[in-house]
Amino acid sequence: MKDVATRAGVAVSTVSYVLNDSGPVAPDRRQRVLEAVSALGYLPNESARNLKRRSVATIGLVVPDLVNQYFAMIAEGVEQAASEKDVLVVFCTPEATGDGESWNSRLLRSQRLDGLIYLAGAETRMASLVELTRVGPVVLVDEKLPGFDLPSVVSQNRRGAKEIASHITSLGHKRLAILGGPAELWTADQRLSGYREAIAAAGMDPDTVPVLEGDYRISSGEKLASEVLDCPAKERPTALICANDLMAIGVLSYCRRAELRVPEDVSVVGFDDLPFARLLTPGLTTVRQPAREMGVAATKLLLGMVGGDKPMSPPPVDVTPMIRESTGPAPKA
Amino acid sequence: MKDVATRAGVAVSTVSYVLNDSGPVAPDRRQRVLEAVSALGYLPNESARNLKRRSVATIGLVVPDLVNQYFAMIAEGVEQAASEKDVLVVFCTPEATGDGESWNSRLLRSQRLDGLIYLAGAETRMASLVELTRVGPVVLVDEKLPGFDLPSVVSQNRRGAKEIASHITSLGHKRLAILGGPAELWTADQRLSGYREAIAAAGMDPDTVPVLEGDYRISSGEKLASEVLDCPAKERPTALICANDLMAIGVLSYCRRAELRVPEDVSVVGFDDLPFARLLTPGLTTVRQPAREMGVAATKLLLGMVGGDKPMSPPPVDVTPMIRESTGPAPKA
DNA sequence: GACTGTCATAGAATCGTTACAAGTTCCGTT
DNA sequence: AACGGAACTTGTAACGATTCTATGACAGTC
Repeated sequence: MKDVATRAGVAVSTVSYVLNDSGPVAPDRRQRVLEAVSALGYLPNESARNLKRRSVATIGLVVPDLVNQYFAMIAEGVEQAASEKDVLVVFCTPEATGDGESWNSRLLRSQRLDGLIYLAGAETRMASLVELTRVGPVVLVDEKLPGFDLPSVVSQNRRGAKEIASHITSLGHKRLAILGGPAELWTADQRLSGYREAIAAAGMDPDTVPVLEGDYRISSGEKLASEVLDCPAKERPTALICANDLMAIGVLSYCRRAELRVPEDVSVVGFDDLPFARLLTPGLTTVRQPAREMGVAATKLLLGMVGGDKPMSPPPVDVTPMIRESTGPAPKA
Repeated sequence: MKDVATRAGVAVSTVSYVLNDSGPVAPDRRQRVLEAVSALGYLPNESARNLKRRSVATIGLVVPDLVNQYFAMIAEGVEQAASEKDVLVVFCTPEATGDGESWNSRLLRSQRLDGLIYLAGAETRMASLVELTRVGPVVLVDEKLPGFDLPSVVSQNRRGAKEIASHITSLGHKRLAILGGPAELWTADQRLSGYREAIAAAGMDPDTVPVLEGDYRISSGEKLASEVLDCPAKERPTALICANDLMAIGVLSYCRRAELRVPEDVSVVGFDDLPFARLLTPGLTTVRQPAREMGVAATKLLLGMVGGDKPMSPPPVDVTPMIRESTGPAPKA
């Protein structure tokens, strides 16, 4: 920077003013500075800049795992929104790499990160999140902490769940089973309520429908499917309502092995609409969440908070049922 | 830090020595410093530290898109290896967000990133990579630039391709078609050579086998499948060799719509072994690449280079054919 | 023509660390 | 007893920007 100043015959402060547009500079000098900058190929040292500004133009994205396409899509949305503001996105997958919980708080407190976007997974300790929000700006995606008003971006889980369950009941299914998500997660709770609402609306008693708790992963879908489907055809549920697509995929995988036809023997629905959902055989009936947009919204919210705005969670975003081939009329039996 | 020094009754430099283990400090003073640190909950300001050290303990991961699970797995490996060394990983998806090519070079030159891990995709301009490597440490994953000895981590593409193609020929298939990757990518070239080697080894003339150029995406698999499969059964290829799993998934999706049975009418193989490959119906026969390990290896290589080591690309990693249900004996016809 | 106010500019302090150089203490040699 | 040299400590100068303050120039006003 000194070199630039020398070459342009001005003071370093003038260079800074030009570069940041933070002070009055005469047109001819501004011109000279800009020339010197490009002649020397000068780029400001961001470390020094960060030190003065007390911010690093970098946010963290905490994500249970990236191989889950739902999280990957949110991540892409986050990156997109951040890059528009020249903000970098650091990702950490604490469950995969075993970073402790203090890790994030440390990053925040030691000024390596300006803020955090948090995607909750099965192993998230929600309680520690409250701590985090006291350390720095944190936005929650697709999750909420009942009782605490943390800034968050969520979708209409309950409505989506209700609609997809209505689709099932409207097909005449009477023997149902619900493969729910981790009980401590808000999304799991919301979806469950939605399912039960729809079941009640169809004139059935929700309490007679078994609810099994899964962990949102494929393996748990496979396992729970075996628990609930391994019985005589007469008692077997004709429809399985899964709280997310991964578990539904696990169910499909089990059905293939167990030689149960989908949807002739059993209908299956998921939630999320992963890009692969439509490519499965049969195509998975599910609820689309606009993951990318949620990532964008969360990032805008977070960057606003970093800039000093009051946290203002946007209203839940819309979801859309996607009817495909994994659901069909209840077997006559 | 000044506060810590005051509280411990020592100079700030002593505190620094304790924290970095970079100078001799008497045991009792070290103790006092550590006490003060924890009493005050002090954490060093990383921005200041970065300024002095001229490094940011952060690397960039350039990835065409995260929804591709293969890239996501590599990303997880990168994060894992980086976090072990307290290095952060920033991801940018230039194709998705439209960051220019100069973007990465800027990040490197302005000290926001110490180095870069580059995953090549269909739209990567390989030439600009050579520029990049002159700006700072860059490691290429699953790609090479013929003629330039860039540090890179690759797998045995050719051997894997040869083995999977041998599997096809050994099943008696005579009419084949190859759905290759982008011609300018090294992996695509390698795999193609492998396929042709196997075909020749089976006593057929590789030049009689049609090769269609795809872009490694699902949509191109669907499109090319329609081009090559939409013909009378007698002329139709009985096996499609796809240069990656996504294209193979596209092919399966086309076959479902066209009511072609896999593998009875046509056998399909892919490459990569995405986590979803085994969950498809039928399970996809493919070649497993140890994506996660490749990410780890690339990161270790890069961090070594950042630390001043000579770039030493590791030998190509092993791949394993995964035989599943998407391949079967050639139809008698 | 002196006074005031605005606009440009330069100079210097500052951000929180690290690391060098210089100083202190203390102990073992000769 | 004087000396050399470890073993510690400390003060302070960077690191490369931003920003506050002071100064100078110039125009407008009475």
